[in-house]
Amino acid sequence: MKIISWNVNSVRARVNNIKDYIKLAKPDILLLQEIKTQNENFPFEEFSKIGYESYVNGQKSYNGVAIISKIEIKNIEKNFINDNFKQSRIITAELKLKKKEIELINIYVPNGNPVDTEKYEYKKDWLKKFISNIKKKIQRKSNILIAGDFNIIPEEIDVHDFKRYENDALGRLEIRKKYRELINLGFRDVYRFKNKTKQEYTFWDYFAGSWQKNYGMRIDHFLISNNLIENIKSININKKPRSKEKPSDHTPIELEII
DNA sequence: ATGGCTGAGCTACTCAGA
Repeated sequence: MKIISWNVNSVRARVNNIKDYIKLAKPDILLLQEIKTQNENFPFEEFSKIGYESYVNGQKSYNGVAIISKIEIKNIEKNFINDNFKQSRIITAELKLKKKEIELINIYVPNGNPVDTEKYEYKKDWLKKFISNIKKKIQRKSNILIAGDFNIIPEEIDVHDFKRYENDALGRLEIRKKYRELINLGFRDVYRFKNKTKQEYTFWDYFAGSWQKNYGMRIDHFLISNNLIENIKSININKKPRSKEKPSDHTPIELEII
Protein backbone atom coordinates (compact mmCIF):
# COMPACT_ATOMS: atom_id res chain seq x y z
CA MET A 1 0.00 0.00 0.00
CA LYS A 2 1.30 3.41 -1.00
CA ILE A 3 0.50 6.41 1.19
CA ILE A 4 1.76 9.84 0.18
CA SER A 5 1.78 13.16 2.02
CA TRP A 6 2.02 16.49 0.19
CA ASN A 7 1.55 20.11 1.18
CA VAL A 8 0.21 21.41 -2.14
CA ASN A 9 -0.12 25.13 -1.28
CA SER A 10 -3.64 25.47 -2.79
CA VAL A 11 -5.45 22.49 -4.29
CA ARG A 12 -7.22 24.61 -6.93
CA ALA A 13 -4.10 26.38 -8.20
CA ARG A 14 -2.36 22.99 -8.31
CA VAL A 15 -5.07 20.60 -9.49
CA ASN A 16 -3.39 19.72 -12.79
CA ASN A 17 0.01 19.18 -11.15
CA ILE A 18 -1.64 16.97 -8.54
CA LYS A 19 -3.52 14.89 -11.11
CA ASP A 20 -0.37 14.44 -13.24
CA TYR A 21 1.50 13.34 -10.14
CA ILE A 22 -1.24 10.90 -9.08
CA LYS A 23 -1.19 9.25 -12.50
CA LEU A 24 2.56 8.64 -12.18
CA ALA A 25 2.87 7.83 -8.46
CA LYS A 26 -0.42 5.90 -8.18
CA PRO A 27 -0.91 6.30 -4.43
CA ASP A 28 -3.60 4.34 -2.65
CA ILE A 29 -4.01 7.29 -0.33
CA LEU A 30 -2.87 10.87 -0.82
CA LEU A 31 -2.81 13.17 2.20
CA LEU A 32 -2.97 16.85 1.32
CA GLN A 33 -2.22 19.91 3.42
CA GLU A 34 -2.75 23.61 2.81
CA ILE A 35 -5.56 23.13 0.31
CA LYS A 36 -6.61 26.77 0.90
CA THR A 37 -10.26 26.29 0.06
CA GLN A 38 -13.56 25.62 1.75
CA ASN A 39 -15.24 22.27 1.17
CA GLU A 40 -17.78 23.51 -1.40
CA ASN A 41 -15.01 24.67 -3.76
CA PHE A 42 -12.87 21.54 -3.47
CA PRO A 43 -12.36 19.85 -6.88
CA PHE A 44 -14.04 16.56 -5.88
CA GLU A 45 -14.93 15.62 -9.49
CA GLU A 46 -11.39 16.12 -10.79
CA PHE A 47 -10.22 13.36 -8.46
CA SER A 48 -13.29 11.12 -8.72
CA LYS A 49 -12.80 11.03 -12.51
CA ILE A 50 -9.44 9.36 -11.96
CA GLY A 51 -10.75 6.95 -9.36
CA TYR A 52 -10.25 8.75 -6.04
CA GLU A 53 -12.72 9.75 -3.38
CA SER A 54 -12.01 12.96 -1.43
CA TYR A 55 -12.58 13.63 2.27
CA VAL A 56 -12.09 17.28 3.07
CA ASN A 57 -11.62 19.52 6.10
CA GLY A 58 -11.48 22.83 4.29
CA GLN A 59 -11.25 26.50 5.21
CA LYS A 60 -11.58 29.66 3.15
CA SER A 61 -8.19 31.05 1.95
CA TYR A 62 -5.99 29.40 4.55
CA ASN A 63 -4.98 25.98 5.85
CA GLY A 64 -7.25 23.02 5.07
CA VAL A 65 -6.42 19.32 4.80
CA ALA A 66 -7.83 16.42 2.79
CA ILE A 67 -7.54 12.69 2.25
CA ILE A 68 -7.84 11.42 -1.31
CA SER A 69 -8.23 7.66 -1.52
CA LYS A 70 -8.91 4.90 -4.01
CA ILE A 71 -9.36 2.33 -1.25
CA GLU A 72 -12.01 2.20 1.44
CA ILE A 73 -11.32 4.22 4.57
CA LYS A 74 -13.64 4.57 7.54
CA ASN A 75 -14.59 6.86 10.40
CA ILE A 76 -13.44 10.15 8.92
CA GLU A 77 -13.16 12.76 11.66
CA LYS A 78 -12.10 16.39 11.74
CA ASN A 79 -12.14 17.11 15.46
CA PHE A 80 -9.12 15.25 16.77
CA ILE A 81 -8.15 18.32 18.76
CA ASN A 82 -10.20 21.27 19.96
CA ASP A 83 -8.78 24.20 17.99
CA ASN A 84 -9.82 27.46 19.61
CA PHE A 85 -8.71 29.40 16.54
CA LYS A 86 -11.09 27.25 14.44
CA GLN A 87 -8.44 26.47 11.86
CA SER A 88 -8.76 23.37 9.66
CA ARG A 89 -5.53 21.51 10.29
CA ILE A 90 -6.42 17.89 10.90
CA ILE A 91 -8.37 15.00 9.41
CA THR A 92 -8.27 11.41 10.60
CA ALA A 93 -9.44 8.05 9.27
CA GLU A 94 -9.13 4.31 9.81
CA LEU A 95 -7.77 1.95 7.22
CA LYS A 96 -7.24 -1.78 7.02
CA LEU A 97 -3.96 -3.40 6.09
CA LYS A 98 -3.82 -7.15 5.46
CA LYS A 99 -3.86 -7.97 9.17
CA LYS A 100 -3.91 -4.68 11.03
CA GLU A 101 -6.16 -1.67 11.45
CA ILE A 102 -4.36 1.65 11.35
CA GLU A 103 -5.34 5.07 12.64
CA LEU A 104 -4.37 7.58 9.99
CA ILE A 105 -3.80 11.17 11.15
CA ASN A 106 -3.17 13.89 8.59
CA ILE A 107 -1.91 17.16 10.09
CA TYR A 108 -0.91 20.66 9.13
CA VAL A 109 0.86 22.10 12.17
CA PRO A 110 0.79 25.91 12.56
CA ASN A 111 3.88 27.69 11.27
CA GLY A 112 4.35 29.76 14.44
CA ASN A 113 6.36 32.67 13.08
CA PRO A 114 7.19 35.25 14.15
CA VAL A 115 8.37 33.83 17.47
CA ASP A 116 7.24 35.50 20.70
CA THR A 117 3.85 36.42 19.25
CA GLU A 118 0.39 34.91 19.62
CA LYS A 119 1.13 32.85 16.49
CA TYR A 120 4.02 31.17 18.24
CA GLU A 121 1.89 30.56 21.34
CA TYR A 122 -0.80 29.05 19.11
CA LYS A 123 1.72 26.61 17.64
CA LYS A 124 2.87 25.56 21.11
CA ASP A 125 -0.71 25.16 22.35
CA TRP A 126 -1.67 23.21 19.23
CA LEU A 127 1.24 20.82 19.67
CA LYS A 128 0.53 20.46 23.38
CA LYS A 129 -3.10 19.50 22.70
CA PHE A 130 -2.08 17.21 19.87
CA ILE A 131 0.47 15.33 21.99
CA SER A 132 -2.00 15.07 24.85
CA ASN A 133 -4.65 13.56 22.56
CA ILE A 134 -2.19 11.15 20.96
CA LYS A 135 -1.34 10.02 24.49
CA LYS A 136 -5.02 9.24 25.08
CA LYS A 137 -5.40 7.58 21.68
CA ILE A 138 -2.48 5.24 22.38
CA GLN A 139 -4.33 3.82 25.40
CA ARG A 140 -6.89 2.27 23.03
CA LYS A 141 -5.11 1.99 19.65
CA SER A 142 -1.56 0.82 19.13
CA ASN A 143 -1.29 1.22 15.33
CA ILE A 144 -0.99 4.88 14.44
CA LEU A 145 0.39 6.69 11.43
CA ILE A 146 0.82 10.45 11.74
CA ALA A 147 1.68 12.23 8.51
CA GLY A 148 1.79 15.74 7.17
CA ASP A 149 3.43 19.12 7.33
CA PHE A 150 4.77 19.37 10.88
CA ASN A 151 6.51 22.72 10.36
CA ILE A 152 9.31 21.33 12.54
CA ILE A 153 12.96 20.87 11.60
CA PRO A 154 13.79 17.86 13.79
CA GLU A 155 17.61 18.15 13.87
CA GLU A 156 20.43 20.30 12.50
CA ILE A 157 20.92 17.91 9.58
CA ASP A 158 17.37 18.64 8.41
CA VAL A 159 18.02 22.17 7.15
CA HIS A 160 20.65 23.73 4.86
CA ASP A 161 21.72 26.36 7.40
CA PHE A 162 20.71 25.54 10.93
CA LYS A 163 22.06 28.78 12.41
CA ARG A 164 19.39 30.71 10.51
CA TYR A 165 16.62 28.61 12.04
CA GLU A 166 17.69 27.96 15.60
CA ASN A 167 15.60 30.88 16.82
CA ASP A 168 12.86 30.38 14.24
CA ALA A 169 9.49 28.79 15.03
CA LEU A 170 10.50 25.80 12.87
CA GLY A 171 13.86 25.17 14.47
CA ARG A 172 13.70 26.44 18.04
CA LEU A 173 14.76 23.88 20.62
CA GLU A 174 11.46 24.35 22.47
CA ILE A 175 9.58 23.24 19.34
CA ARG A 176 11.99 20.45 18.44
CA LYS A 177 11.52 19.14 21.99
CA LYS A 178 7.79 18.83 21.27
CA TYR A 179 8.65 16.66 18.28
CA ARG A 180 10.86 14.48 20.45
CA GLU A 181 8.14 14.32 23.10
CA LEU A 182 5.73 13.03 20.48
CA ILE A 183 8.23 10.46 19.20
CA ASN A 184 8.98 9.35 22.75
CA LEU A 185 5.34 8.30 23.12
CA GLY A 186 6.29 5.36 20.89
CA PHE A 187 6.88 6.50 17.32
CA ARG A 188 9.59 6.39 14.69
CA ASP A 189 10.40 9.21 12.27
CA VAL A 190 10.26 6.82 9.33
CA TYR A 191 12.48 8.82 6.97
CA ARG A 192 15.24 9.28 9.57
CA PHE A 193 14.97 5.67 10.72
CA LYS A 194 15.58 4.46 7.17
CA ASN A 195 18.16 7.15 6.34
CA LYS A 196 20.43 7.73 9.32
CA THR A 197 22.74 10.35 7.78
CA LYS A 198 21.11 11.39 4.50
CA GLN A 199 20.43 15.12 4.05
CA GLU A 200 17.25 15.59 2.03
CA TYR A 201 14.53 18.20 2.14
CA THR A 202 10.78 18.40 1.56
CA PHE A 203 10.44 22.19 1.29
CA TRP A 204 12.26 24.98 -0.57
CA ASP A 205 11.25 28.67 -0.49
CA TYR A 206 9.96 30.17 -3.71
CA PHE A 207 12.35 33.11 -3.47
CA ALA A 208 16.06 33.80 -3.73
CA GLY A 209 16.67 30.71 -5.88
CA SER A 210 16.28 28.42 -2.87
CA TRP A 211 15.33 25.43 -5.04
CA GLN A 212 18.23 25.89 -7.45
CA LYS A 213 20.67 26.28 -4.56
CA ASN A 214 19.06 23.42 -2.61
CA TYR A 215 18.42 25.70 0.36
CA GLY A 216 15.68 23.51 1.80
CA MET A 217 14.44 21.89 4.96
CA ARG A 218 12.83 18.61 6.00
CA ILE A 219 9.57 19.54 7.71
CA ASP A 220 7.11 17.01 6.24
CA HIS A 221 7.16 13.74 8.13
CA PHE A 222 5.72 10.29 8.63
CA LEU A 223 5.65 9.06 12.23
CA ILE A 224 4.64 5.45 12.78
CA SER A 225 4.01 3.41 15.92
CA ASN A 226 7.15 1.49 16.86
CA ASN A 227 5.40 -1.86 16.45
CA LEU A 228 4.64 -1.08 12.79
CA ILE A 229 8.17 -0.22 11.68
CA GLU A 230 8.63 -3.75 10.31
CA ASN A 231 5.70 -3.10 7.97
CA ILE A 232 7.49 -0.25 6.21
CA LYS A 233 8.77 -1.29 2.81
CA SER A 234 10.19 2.07 1.72
CA ILE A 235 10.09 5.82 2.20
CA ASN A 236 11.04 8.30 -0.47
CA ILE A 237 11.13 12.07 -0.88
CA ASN A 238 10.15 12.66 -4.50
CA LYS A 239 11.74 15.91 -5.68
CA LYS A 240 10.28 15.84 -9.18
CA PRO A 241 7.04 17.76 -8.47
CA ARG A 242 9.09 20.63 -6.98
CA SER A 243 10.90 21.05 -10.33
CA LYS A 244 7.71 21.40 -12.42
CA GLU A 245 5.96 24.55 -13.67
CA LYS A 246 3.85 26.26 -10.98
CA PRO A 247 5.06 23.95 -8.23
CA SER A 248 4.07 23.84 -4.60
CA ASP A 249 6.93 24.92 -2.35
CA HIS A 250 6.74 21.45 -0.74
CA THR A 251 7.37 18.13 -2.46
CA PRO A 252 5.65 14.79 -1.74
CA ILE A 253 6.94 12.17 0.68
CA GLU A 254 6.02 8.63 -0.31
CA LEU A 255 5.56 5.67 2.02
CA GLU A 256 5.11 2.01 1.14
CA ILE A 257 3.62 -0.11 3.88
CA ILE A 258 2.68 -3.78 3.86
C1' DA B 1 19.11 38.37 4.53
C1' DT B 2 12.60 40.05 8.69
C1' DG B 3 13.95 40.16 2.35
C1' DG B 4 13.02 37.34 -1.63
C1' DC B 5 7.98 34.85 -4.20
C1' DT B 6 3.26 32.80 -4.51
C1' DG B 7 -1.85 32.17 -3.61
C1' DA B 8 -6.51 33.77 -1.91
C1' DG B 9 -9.75 37.19 -1.79
C1' DC B 10 -10.79 40.58 -4.46
C1' DT B 11 -10.18 43.87 -8.10
C1' DA B 12 -5.78 47.35 -4.63
C1' DC B 13 -3.84 45.54 -1.50
C1' DT B 14 -3.24 42.81 2.69
C1' DC B 15 -2.46 38.47 4.97
C1' DA B 16 -0.06 34.23 5.36
C1' DG B 17 3.39 31.11 4.49
C1' DA B 18 8.50 29.05 6.43
